[in-house]
Amino acid sequence: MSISHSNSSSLVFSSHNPTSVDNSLDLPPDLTTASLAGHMTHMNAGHYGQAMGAQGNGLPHTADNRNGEPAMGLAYLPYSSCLTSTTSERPAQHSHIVQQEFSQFLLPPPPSTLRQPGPKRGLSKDSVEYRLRRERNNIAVRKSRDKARRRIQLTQQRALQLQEENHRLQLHIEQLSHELDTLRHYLSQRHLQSKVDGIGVGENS
Amino acid sequence: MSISHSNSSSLVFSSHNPTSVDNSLDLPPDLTTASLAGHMTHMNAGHYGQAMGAQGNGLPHTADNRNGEPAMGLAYLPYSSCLTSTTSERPAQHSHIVQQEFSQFLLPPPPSTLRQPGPKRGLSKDSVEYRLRRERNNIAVRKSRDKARRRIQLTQQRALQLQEENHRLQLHIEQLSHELDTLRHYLSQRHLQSKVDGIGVGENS
DNA sequence: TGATATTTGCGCAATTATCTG
DNA sequence: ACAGATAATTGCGCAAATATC
Repeated sequence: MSISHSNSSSLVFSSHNPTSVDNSLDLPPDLTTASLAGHMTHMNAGHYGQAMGAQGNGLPHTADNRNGEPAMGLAYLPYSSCLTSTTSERPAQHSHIVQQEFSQFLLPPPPSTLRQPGPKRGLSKDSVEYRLRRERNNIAVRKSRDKARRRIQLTQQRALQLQEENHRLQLHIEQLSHELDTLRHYLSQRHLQSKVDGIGVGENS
Repeated sequence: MSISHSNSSSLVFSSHNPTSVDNSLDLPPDLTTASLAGHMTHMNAGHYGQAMGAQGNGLPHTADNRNGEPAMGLAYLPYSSCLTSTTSERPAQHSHIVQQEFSQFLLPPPPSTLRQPGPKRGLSKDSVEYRLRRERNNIAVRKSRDKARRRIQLTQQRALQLQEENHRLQLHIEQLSHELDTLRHYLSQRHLQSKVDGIGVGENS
């Protein structure tokens, strides 16, 4: 594995350009409960149980059966463990693997339609351009994950606060209910009393 | 470059052994709000702004200033982009990088205390043993992440439910308060009335 | 004690969302 | 309005740290 990714040591890319330091802190778009249903359009390496029916094509074939319920114990079977050797440039880590995988059984690997070992098809792995892109993305990823962490933490805190608030409100309700009971009881007693004491004492009814 | 990580094509590792299919669904250990404070003992590549003060030693030096507030715009500066070339086996992806990095400024790299390029110090990268471990870990990682996703979703749902419940309780409180006000008003009126009507009618004060 | 499982941060690549000219 | 560029998200695998057994 090894990630090439060879140092490019201390090439700091000090430029970086904060790119509109939003940093948000914007409250989560979650709360909609639908946040899980979205985001699964990767196709990336959507072969989970390494068996995975047909569809050797390049369909996006969303939903990599990883979301939702993982079938409660049947999932999490190994599924990678067969990767192309990719001695040249390593075209893509996940995609195409499916093709490769089934080409063993179905197709003779289409010799040249894709995968040109030369510095074509995007960026050469060690170009400065590539490293710049990677570095920027790495920064963005860290930022995004921090944001997600903060969001999760906020949600948890909110849940805790709501729970406490809930408790307080319930106590309040109990207290009010008790007061009401007392007053009502008192009134009913007075009502009886007034009846016992006789009629007109100005008790309007 | 190039993944090495060579396929080990179709070596399915069908064993896998579900290892006590817990799958949990256990409610989160979160809710403790402290979940963020923990987990930062990596030392991994804890140099974020690629500048990062002294401490070139091997201290765990927890807290990679990524948690908490990212300083609102100063963080997320590139910080990797200086990795060891690791032409041999690549001993570790992140750790030791710190050492490398500061060895440039502080220490001559201790020549042999660690990092034996030979097939020592752990497993060779293409051993079956290694692949087995990796595969198991990959499965575990997917499982763990699914669990985390479910947990987050549950927390969000819980927050929503609590909010609704909260609203209901507040309405209830308003209603009870109103009833109490009415009754009290009624009683005070009666009190005045009884005073106007004459003296004691048994109004115990 | 060591082996295994779980959790975590990281970088990569693909996808999606936003800008920008 | 549209295409290219850039940022933001997401799933993945890796390795290290930690938790469990």
